[in-house]
Amino acid sequence: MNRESLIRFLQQGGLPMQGVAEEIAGQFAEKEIPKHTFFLQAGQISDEYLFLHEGCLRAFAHDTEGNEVTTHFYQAGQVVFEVHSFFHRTRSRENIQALTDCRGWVISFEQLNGFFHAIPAFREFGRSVLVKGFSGLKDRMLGMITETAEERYKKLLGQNPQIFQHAPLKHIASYLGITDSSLSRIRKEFSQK
Amino acid sequence: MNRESLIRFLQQGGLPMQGVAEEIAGQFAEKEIPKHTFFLQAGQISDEYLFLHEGCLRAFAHDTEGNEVTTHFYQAGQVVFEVHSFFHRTRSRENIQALTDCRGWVISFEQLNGFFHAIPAFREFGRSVLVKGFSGLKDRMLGMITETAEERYKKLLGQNPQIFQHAPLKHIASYLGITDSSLSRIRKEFSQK
DNA sequence: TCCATTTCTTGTCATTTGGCAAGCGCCGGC
DNA sequence: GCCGGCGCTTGCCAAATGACAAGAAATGGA
Repeated sequence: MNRESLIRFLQQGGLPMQGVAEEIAGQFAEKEIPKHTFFLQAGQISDEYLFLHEGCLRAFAHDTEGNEVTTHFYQAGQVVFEVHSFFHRTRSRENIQALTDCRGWVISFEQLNGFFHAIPAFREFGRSVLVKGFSGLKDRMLGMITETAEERYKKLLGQNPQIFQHAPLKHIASYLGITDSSLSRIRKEFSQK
Repeated sequence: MNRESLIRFLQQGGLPMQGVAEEIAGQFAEKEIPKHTFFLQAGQISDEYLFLHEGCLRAFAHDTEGNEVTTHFYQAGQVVFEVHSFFHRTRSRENIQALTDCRGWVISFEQLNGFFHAIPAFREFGRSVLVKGFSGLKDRMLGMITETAEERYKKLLGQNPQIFQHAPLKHIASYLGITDSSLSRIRKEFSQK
């Protein structure tokens, strides 16, 4: 597996020098996550900062009645970890599970933190990842408030069509904040147009 | 205005030494925001990292039809800024407006970034602020999906009763993701129990 | 104080969404 | 090949919420 994608990702996030990006990329360990296995289970501490080279994953939590609620979909080119658990060393309430066979590279909290403190440009990178995740969620929340379920569905379909190839519709439904029945009806109306 | 609250906040966020916290706190400038005035307007770059000593503010954006949507309420003891605009130096799409007369201390991005790079413990503090904000929003999103409007209302009333003393109900309604009419009806049913 | 504006409530009705259950089709294990 | 479970759809009805408009109450400015 060629680390080009990881190096490019580090550079886009703000790492200026080719050499530094390559050096850091070299510290990541290869990781494979077979389809259906868990990258993170609720109760564990998220300690792997994963750059996903290939595949996709789903994060989910449980509501008070025990139903699964999909909180995020991860795709190739993104970083995968549970923010609170990873940085505050607390037990995760979320699970992260592979929807397909996944491959990528991981680094531990300790290693990552070491690089943050040692390399200023890498701090900017790490912060940028956090900030992008945060504001992505802000956008999603705004959509949840201002858009109809159908609009949210169309947007997801337009922006992340790959998800629909791998995740069952009930996962997508709970991510959109609706039931699988409602999603089915929305899809029906949508296809008739 | 006494900086005790700011110093204590910096320490709780991870700054170990009293002296360092005091030194950093000393670099903040006093700031007053009269009721109804804007701390940040859409189109500007958020460049003040505000520790709010007293008062409360509301952040809001506009949906595609031009309606205001409240995205956050800020209260004393919290930090106020728009994440993406502040760290990525982009124009803010959100407005932040004082609901009451506010007082606190501010520091610019450049100053803050300088301290981040100079003081390791302060980096941990800054990251902790980001992580808490992020996971607070994750919780809110989970509630938006799994809870009814009435449950979200009760929770907000229980956890942030101060908001109800200062924000008009329509602001609270859009924060909860419902119309002001629906909120009014929910309050009616709730008061009859 | 008076007026204009904003806030909040309420009524009516339409729309969206959910809960529940049944049924179909597909896939994997035996 | 058969069976069982899962994923998806659909029908029926109830509940939640929205849209719109009217009116009462509170607020703020001149």
